[in-house]
Amino acid sequence: MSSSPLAGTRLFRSLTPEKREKVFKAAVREFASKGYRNASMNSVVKIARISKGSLFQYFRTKQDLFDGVVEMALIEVKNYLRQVREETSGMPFFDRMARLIRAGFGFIDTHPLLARIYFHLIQSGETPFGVERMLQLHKLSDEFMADLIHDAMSRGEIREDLDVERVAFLVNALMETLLRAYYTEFMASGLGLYRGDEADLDAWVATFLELVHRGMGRPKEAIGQSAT
Amino acid sequence: MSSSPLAGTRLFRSLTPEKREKVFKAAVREFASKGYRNASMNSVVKIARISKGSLFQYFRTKQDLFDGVVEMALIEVKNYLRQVREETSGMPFFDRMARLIRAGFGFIDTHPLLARIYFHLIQSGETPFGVERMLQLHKLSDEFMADLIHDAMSRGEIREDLDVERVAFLVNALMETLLRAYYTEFMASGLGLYRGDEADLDAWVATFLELVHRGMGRPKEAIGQSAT
DNA sequence: GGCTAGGATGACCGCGTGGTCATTGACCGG
DNA sequence: CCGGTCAATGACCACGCGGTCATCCTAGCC
Repeated sequence: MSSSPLAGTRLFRSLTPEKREKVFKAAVREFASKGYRNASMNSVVKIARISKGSLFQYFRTKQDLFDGVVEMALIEVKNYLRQVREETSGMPFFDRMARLIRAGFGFIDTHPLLARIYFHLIQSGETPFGVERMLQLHKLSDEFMADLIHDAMSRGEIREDLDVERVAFLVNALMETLLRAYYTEFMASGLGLYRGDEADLDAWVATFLELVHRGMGRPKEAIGQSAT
Repeated sequence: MSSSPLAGTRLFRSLTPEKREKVFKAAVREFASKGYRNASMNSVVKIARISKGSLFQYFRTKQDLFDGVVEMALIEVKNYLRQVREETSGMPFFDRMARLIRAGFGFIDTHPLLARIYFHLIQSGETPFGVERMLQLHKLSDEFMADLIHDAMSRGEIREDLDVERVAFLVNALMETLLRAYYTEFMASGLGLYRGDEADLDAWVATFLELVHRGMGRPKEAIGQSAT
């Protein structure tokens, strides 16, 4: 989570790491809590305890600052995805999925602000980014999921008659909503997902896997269970 | 889509229906395209071609106006849900689901602005509503889905070992993302969901049903298909 | 000590916001 | 024809925004 060495003006990059960090953290906090448009440079200035003039010498515009913050958040997200992929590379598909969600919860716990920025980014359409950039962002996670599915399919772990791209999109949507509900009070707080304890999270992961693995339909040859 | 008779001040409610409609439509357009915070009363005034003073005599504050618009959008959404429920009441569960999505696409086609407001509302957290109200909104659709699932379960159409509330939440998340991607350019436009033609939409509905019905796992006793 | 280079500073600018209110003028009953 | 009622109006207000810039301050050098 160190401040990116690429962001900001030459002056900003020449600051001591401590000061860079201080300014960057202030920006992250502000954008995470208010989104792009409602975040205020005045507010960043207050949080970082620097003067307004300095901030605008470090980043030419509000959008420059936001770009820097987003760049950093994306690096962190990509790292986390890569790490999960590597750590689970030999595992069965549905175990990988479980680990992926768990890692998502973990990411939110350790980088709550970055998580907020990332999810806000891909969901709100309220950012200063154009359509092209947004599509690219969505592709990042969709293609990650599609890769996992392709892997599993080539290993014969899942059905082969699935449309991989579409299923990847859907499964990804499911995961993203799950993660979002994990840190959002008003989505599923009655169901123990928002700040749920370990048992709750286990139940959610289990239900997710069950749904994605076997679906809701009754097995063709029902074995032990029956209706009314 | 007529302007709600409950919203606004006494003066607003005493206007001719035409004028009420004109003002209300302007507000809907503004809120749909910019969300709550970035919508501007000045803009509404210009669109509706009335004076600013008048608008504030019709609605005391920006939030009052937004409340009125949201109230109307919710009435419309509830109507659509009720209608789908009634029209499909005797049908098999997965057929109902298909119809539900189709109706969702239809709703977006016929009420694109209201759809935007509704989805923005339940997803952004950027509204002036408190947590309680937001939870209530989510419950609206989650419980609707849970009811459908309970129905199906009591008829023996689906597995009985599912956690209904959690599955309802997940399936609902899936549907909402699907609908959102249907009118959002930057989500899945490479996959033919955004403004897709009938064939594309059919494919999406089919994939959705397939995933939710049977899951991704290989059938225990594989019949005709095999890996590599 | 005097000089200079360049980072730090906050008063300031123009603008758009949500919201107000004195004035206007159309309408109506006597 | 008058007086009263009340909706319509837009100039106006305070505020917070992103962004600028003349000024200040200090570290380094001779």
